[in-house]
Amino acid sequence: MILAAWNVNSLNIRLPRLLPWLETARPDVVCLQETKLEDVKFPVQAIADAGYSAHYAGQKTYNGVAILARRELPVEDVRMGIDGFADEQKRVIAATIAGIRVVGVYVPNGQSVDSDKYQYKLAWYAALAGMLRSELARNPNLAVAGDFNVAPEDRDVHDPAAWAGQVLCSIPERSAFQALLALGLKDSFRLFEQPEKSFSWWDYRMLGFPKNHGLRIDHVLLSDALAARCTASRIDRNMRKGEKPSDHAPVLVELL
DNA sequence: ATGGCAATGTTTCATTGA
Repeated sequence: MILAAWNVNSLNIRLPRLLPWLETARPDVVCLQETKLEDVKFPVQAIADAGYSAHYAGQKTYNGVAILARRELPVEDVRMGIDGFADEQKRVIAATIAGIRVVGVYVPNGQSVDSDKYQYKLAWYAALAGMLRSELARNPNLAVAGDFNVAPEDRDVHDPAAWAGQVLCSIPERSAFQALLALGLKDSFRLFEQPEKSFSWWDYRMLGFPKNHGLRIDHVLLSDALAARCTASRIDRNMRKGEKPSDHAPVLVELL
């Protein structure tokens, strides 16, 4: 089974990239972030025609998450948001698919370390940790996939000196990310040997992609039970090429 | 030293993203 996560930066604009990718990558489950669509505008039919069911929680302009699953897979216990954490922003969707609890997340960006949005990001991370603790207690087969807006280590940053202390790389954010791992989750990417300078996001500006000036901020975290079943974890950086790419590449894991 | 792109709605600029 292949599980993927992709920040599409507008599902509307990215549908012509998503549909062919579903055909070639053939993921079984896909968590999408930044759909930027109200639910009434979700392209249910196009995705059904591609062979996938869709569950989604969206809003106009910002945020928005979805879980796609191959049509033959049962999708159960779909839930949106974080229990007990009031939030207008659509950033979390969870579903149980073929016995795996999948949580799709779009973590707040934080804007800059002196911003109110940064404080919201840290509070949000704490709430997510609370949710994942109880999810893990309920189902040991847990995968958390999406845009975490944190580069966990310096090797996940093209220029660690320039980014030191900046949003996405600051110590409190990295600690918040580590707190998720401390619940009993693994960063699937680091279960395997990987190419140097592997990133999942590149700025549209300043020739970010051609110069490989990127960050690895999109992740698939796996519980120990799932990590034991994981045979590969990779970033599909080819999707950052071509016509109208998202600024994020999809991340994928293969599970036995 | 700085900005440089893309998407959206508030649309011919402002805001956000990362």
